Amino acid sequence: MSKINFDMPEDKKIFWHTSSHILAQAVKRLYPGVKLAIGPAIDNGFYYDFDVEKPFSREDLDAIEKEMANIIKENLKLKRFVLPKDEAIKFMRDKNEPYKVELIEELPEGEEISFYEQGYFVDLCAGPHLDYVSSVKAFKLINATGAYWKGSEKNKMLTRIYGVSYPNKTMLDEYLAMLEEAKKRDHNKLGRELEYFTTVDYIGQGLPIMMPKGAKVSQILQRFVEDEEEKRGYVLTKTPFMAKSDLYKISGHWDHYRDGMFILGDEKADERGEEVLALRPMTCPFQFQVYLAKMRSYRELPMRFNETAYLFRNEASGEMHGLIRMRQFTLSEGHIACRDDQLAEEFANCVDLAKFMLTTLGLEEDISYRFSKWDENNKDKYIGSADEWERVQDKMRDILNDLKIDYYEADGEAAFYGPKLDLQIKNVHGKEDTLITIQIDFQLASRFGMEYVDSDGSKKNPYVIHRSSIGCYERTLALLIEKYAGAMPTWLAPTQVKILPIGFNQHDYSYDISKKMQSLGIRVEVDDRNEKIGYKIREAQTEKSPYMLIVGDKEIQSNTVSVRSRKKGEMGAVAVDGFIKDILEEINSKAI
RNA sequence: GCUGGUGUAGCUCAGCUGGUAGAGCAGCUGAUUUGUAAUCAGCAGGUCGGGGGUUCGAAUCCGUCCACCAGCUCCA
Repeated sequence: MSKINFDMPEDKKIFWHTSSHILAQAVKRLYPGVKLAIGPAIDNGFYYDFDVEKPFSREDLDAIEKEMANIIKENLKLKRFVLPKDEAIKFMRDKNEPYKVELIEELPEGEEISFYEQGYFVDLCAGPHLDYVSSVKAFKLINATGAYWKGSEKNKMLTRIYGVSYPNKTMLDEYLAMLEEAKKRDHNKLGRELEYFTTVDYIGQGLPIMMPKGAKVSQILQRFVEDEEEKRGYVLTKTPFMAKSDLYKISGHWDHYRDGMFILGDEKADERGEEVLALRPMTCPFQFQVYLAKMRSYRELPMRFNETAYLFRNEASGEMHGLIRMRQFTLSEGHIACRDDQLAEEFANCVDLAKFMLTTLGLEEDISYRFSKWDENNKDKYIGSADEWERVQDKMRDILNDLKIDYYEADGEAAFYGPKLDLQIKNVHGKEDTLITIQIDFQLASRFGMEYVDSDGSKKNPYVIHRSSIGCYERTLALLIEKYAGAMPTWLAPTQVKILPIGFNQHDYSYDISKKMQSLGIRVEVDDRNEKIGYKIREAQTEKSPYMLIVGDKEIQSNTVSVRSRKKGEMGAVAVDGFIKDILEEINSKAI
């Protein structure tokens, strides 16, 4: 592998994987007692996990970088050799590498185990690799963090070093500059700077305060979602934020989700048979009560319920993150009860609604589709039998295939009551989260006794689709801030037009225009401070207003405004009425 | 929850081995009325994340709690 084409993902992987070997070799040279775990290439670089007494500091990383540079200068050749399994185990045992021994022991019997050698350093590895370490011309160790052995919190925490490398320094510098740019778009920084939200240490983790701009965008989205859902045959519900433990026992949450719930008062009271209330982590069991309020006929189905739901989940302390993970959040939540023969169409409708939302927001190209299945090796986490799970998963796969959705399958990602289609999105740092989810539930209807009388007079349980149309408003807002670097599309912008009078002779006229616009539903602000016009423009640009209107005497005389558009640049003198007409059109069309 | 890092004015940051807290921007007041990326002057603003401890004396040293960041685990 001597020629590397960095545009090819496979080649890039080989390059980074070799880099991880260089990293491991450097660490072993400087810290011989360190035990090696694993060191793969990832989407944007590589890492290596080490078992080390004291985690690496930034200074340690700097020293390791120096040693890596030495190794590269030595221009070592990577040589592959193989051993039978028992010899491979002995080989690594002699080298005192227990993690490698464990990895080899898990490989199938009779297989030859491959190793790669560079100088005096040997690592268990399937390869392939670069021929020479000297191909790695530029690299950087990003940081050192903790990571559990084999990704299980039951195992020991190792120290992971992340790094990137490139065939030349220019590419590395470009990548590092891109990381810096990404940081500037980070909603958790930009969202605070632009006053979308804030947090307060004595309010607590995962409980952000939505400031006027964040609350406004949230409200626009909510109105948009609720209106669209109404057009698509949903009916609205409004259900309590809390319920007795009795409800959660029926739904299964008490057994399967209790750690994630806020239980009010003394949890032990439940064991004594006394009443205990808990905040809702989901709306399902509440919304089901609407269905259960009377006997249902097959003719009533499908029933589509939606609700803008405030939910409370007691996330572990290290898991909160800006507007992405919170302890209280707002979900566009809904449940559809339908018959077996309606399932495919209703599911398709949910996908269509989600796609419509994403397209309107301009996020559809950033989405990947994950078919989240149960984990058959971990049955305790789920309710229902293996047969039922397989049957419903097959059904869902058929639906996804019919819809020609380009999805990938993931084991162990299902809800405890059924499989999901998760619409995944990556944030500005490349970290993936679920934005929207559509789930088929074949368990809770029978648990709650939801039935309908079919045409033949028999009673049946409906399927329930749990779905979101735009996801969690806060999370969606976070991704919008990152997508647009704070410069929201006009229809979503908290301030759509900023009016900048050049002096106070123009204040009256500016306020005349702003009142007119305001009365038509345009979000407008007048900057009437006694500052130079250039200064006001700079401020308005910092705030990322879509439109700026500069008002001077010329404009008053000609009944125009000088318009500067974020998208179109300088637009010159424009008639006020014409501008209002155009911006209303832009808002109504939800142009991105 | 776990590993590591961070916490000084609204923001960005100085503050060396413990000895009376500082700058720029933002804010306020006054002057300026301005034509496309920073007008001038003045004023005010801080329990140095919280509460402990060590010390004659703590932003600085030590533990503890809280919050924020990166990652792991978990998840919408």
